[in-house]
Amino acid sequence: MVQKSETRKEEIVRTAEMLFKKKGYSAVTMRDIAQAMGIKAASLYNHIQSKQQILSDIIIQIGEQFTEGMAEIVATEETTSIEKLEQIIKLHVKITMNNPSRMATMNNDWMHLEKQKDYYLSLRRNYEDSFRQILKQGIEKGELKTVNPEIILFSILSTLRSLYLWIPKKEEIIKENLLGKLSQVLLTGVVV
Amino acid sequence: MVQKSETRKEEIVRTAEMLFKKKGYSAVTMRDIAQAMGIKAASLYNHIQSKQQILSDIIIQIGEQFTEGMAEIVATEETTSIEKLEQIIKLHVKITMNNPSRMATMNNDWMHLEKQKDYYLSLRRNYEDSFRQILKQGIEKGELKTVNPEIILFSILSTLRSLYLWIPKKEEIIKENLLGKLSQVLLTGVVV
DNA sequence: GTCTATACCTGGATAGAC
DNA sequence: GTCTATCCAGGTATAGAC
Repeated sequence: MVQKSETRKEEIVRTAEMLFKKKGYSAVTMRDIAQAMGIKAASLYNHIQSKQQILSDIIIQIGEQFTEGMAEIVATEETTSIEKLEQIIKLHVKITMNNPSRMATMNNDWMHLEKQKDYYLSLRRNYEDSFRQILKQGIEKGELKTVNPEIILFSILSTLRSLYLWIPKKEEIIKENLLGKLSQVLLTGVVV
Repeated sequence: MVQKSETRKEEIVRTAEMLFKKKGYSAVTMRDIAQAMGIKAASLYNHIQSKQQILSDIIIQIGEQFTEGMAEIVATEETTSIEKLEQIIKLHVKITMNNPSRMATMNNDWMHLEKQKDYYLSLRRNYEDSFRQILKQGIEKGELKTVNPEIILFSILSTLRSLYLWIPKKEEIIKENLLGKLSQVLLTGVVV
């Protein structure tokens, strides 16, 4: 399979997302992006339509990856709710390792979406609803503790959504089975 | 005890932090803050020196609350590491319930601090180091599982730092013992 | 595909009247 | 304490030459 080389547009988006991660969408200027690429701001507009389009491309692409991943997890038959939770953790670790800057941008700058904000929010709502369903089934089947599912959802999802802050800094841990350890801590706790 | 009425400066900071929570520091203008108070932007400058000073006031005040709280927890004698972790969770819940918007601003906009950024980062580093020490002692004493403390730190702190997103929306849960349930989920997990 | 030049707007902040 | 008026820096984006 031939590795298609990066287009100029992809390079712009990749540069932008690194800057967005560091300072946030609103604090990054088109001049910043251009300077980081060694060109002038006006030149960017030969490849992209607007700053807003860069943001939208980043967020929607990641959002749809989560939607697809969750659909597969939900569709898997004959798995316990615990196995499904492990699959969710795996999905977050995988996507975050491949796109830490995009994850940061999605988490922190979705509110600056204009035309695509409602679409993004619908993706997120559906994702969380699927997550809730898995938790409720786990509690019903006696696989999970009888705790308010909102608290479990909040707790696990907060940790998974923050992975982007942490994965780039902890290379050693990642090599030695991050996935297994994180699943252990999130699912079975830390107390002996 | 007489309740001191809110000064104009406090009103500005309170208004600003609500807007910062919603859109982030960089996307909020002095005109936005003024409009929310029913005055003109120029009038703000009779009470504050700059937009940056508002940000700095918000973040440093919360940062120092955490520093003081952690110092008390560390100084408490004859408590297990698990009790110390419960105290940390309690500290976060308490501060977040009292200042959800300030928590959002501290978490999301600290990188826009100018002169005070290094000071804030030192507060945060010391806080995390104290947290690590508690985890290490817990593992040594056999109270906590032998898991890499960085993973535990990351997991618990991610959840606690996201509380501001969630506490204002879940009033019912808070009334029925949020603290106990959150401690249970974070410390002993969700699997039966 | 990138440049210079520029239009147009909005940002933070100040001066001075009331 | 708030206003109007204003300064000036810097923002997104376009036009047109190379």
